[in-house]
Amino acid sequence: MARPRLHDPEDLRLMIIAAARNMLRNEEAGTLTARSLAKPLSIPASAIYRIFPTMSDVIMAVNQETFAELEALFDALPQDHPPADRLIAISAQYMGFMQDNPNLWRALFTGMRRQQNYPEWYLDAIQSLLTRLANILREIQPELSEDLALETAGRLYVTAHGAISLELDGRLEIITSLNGQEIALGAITNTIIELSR
Amino acid sequence: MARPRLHDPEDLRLMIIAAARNMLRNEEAGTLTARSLAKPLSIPASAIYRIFPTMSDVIMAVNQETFAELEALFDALPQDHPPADRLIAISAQYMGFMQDNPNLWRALFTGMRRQQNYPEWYLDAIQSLLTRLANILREIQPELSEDLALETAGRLYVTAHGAISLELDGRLEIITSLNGQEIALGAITNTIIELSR
DNA sequence: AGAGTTTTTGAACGTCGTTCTGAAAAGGTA
DNA sequence: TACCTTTTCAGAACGACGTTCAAAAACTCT
Repeated sequence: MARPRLHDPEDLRLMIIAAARNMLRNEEAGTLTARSLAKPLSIPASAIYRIFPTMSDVIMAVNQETFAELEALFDALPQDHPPADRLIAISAQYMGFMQDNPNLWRALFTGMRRQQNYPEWYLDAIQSLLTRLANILREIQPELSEDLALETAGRLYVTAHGAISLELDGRLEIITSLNGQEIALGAITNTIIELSR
Repeated sequence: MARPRLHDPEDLRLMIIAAARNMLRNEEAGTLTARSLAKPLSIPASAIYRIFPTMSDVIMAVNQETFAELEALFDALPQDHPPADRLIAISAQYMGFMQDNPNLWRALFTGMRRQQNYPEWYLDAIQSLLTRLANILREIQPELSEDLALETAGRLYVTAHGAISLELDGRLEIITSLNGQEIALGAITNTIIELSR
């Protein structure tokens, strides 16, 4: 009836994502191209386009796994510590992951074409992280309203984002002698003190 | 002796920078290419390369003017207000400029190839901004050491950077209901309160 | 064997940054 | 005047990119 498939599309999809993820993990930035991605898989570049509409969608699929990996990292943290310690531990994990995987991090924020809407799982992943932070903040200060806790969590995230963003471009050291981890830790410490007042 | 020049190289250099700056001010991002830059100047794209080694150098020349424009904005602010007000005014100018000129801002941080060192004027421009902030912080709290003032200024900058970075990608609204200005203002307010304690 | 159907692939398209080749335009010399 | 040298210029060309397309390939059914 038809020419047989060399790869099940589902398998091919996973192969492509894994290869892309692997390149972003190890290689220099900018080496992830349709052709360079296809080559080690022994497929032509055009095969990618039977699975993904654009290369941007490949990167978004990688991002989805990155978010999942982050969630797993957070879930693996000990839950029986004081809330302040858990907050610091999450920050350390987040910052550490991004420092260890700069290209995966950059992909999270440059992988998508501007203008087009963020997919739901993308919004959910960020909401999940913020809710996690907010809940811990409310453990520290139970009188804190849910909204204010989320707002405070958002502020912390913004600072951490700025620190990583600058650090990965080698620009943080122009601005301060502190590294990203220290910036984030300082912001958290201040927030905790503020909340406990 | 030789074919006459159509443009003085110095003039051509200024024309190119002005045209590039103009495109980054008005056009969508990603439309600034060697050919699109050359066309309105009625020169071939290759003419750009007699002046600048790479397109990245064109953008860096634009960045130099952007920093100068920022300095001018800060200098134009009233100097006879209380330090806290001046700090807030500088923040508002900075954030406002970046919101009004997203592409110029992005160029500041993506215009240069990674790995290669930042030129001196780039480091100086950032140092100048930080020193300005640190001086105001020491007006608010004269007992603050110079180093700690610079560190605090750096923290403020990191937060502002994170807010703009997220906002220009339409990602800040995912994280918080606050806009960039509000985030920066909140960080400044907290710092002032902290210093005045 | 031939037709029909689906899958696959390498070539092709348009764009990018950048480089290169050779034309253009002057002055000096015969 | 004609030719040579030197400098400046413009457009073609190169390799790489994301993406699309046309046609080959490999199967089943008649």
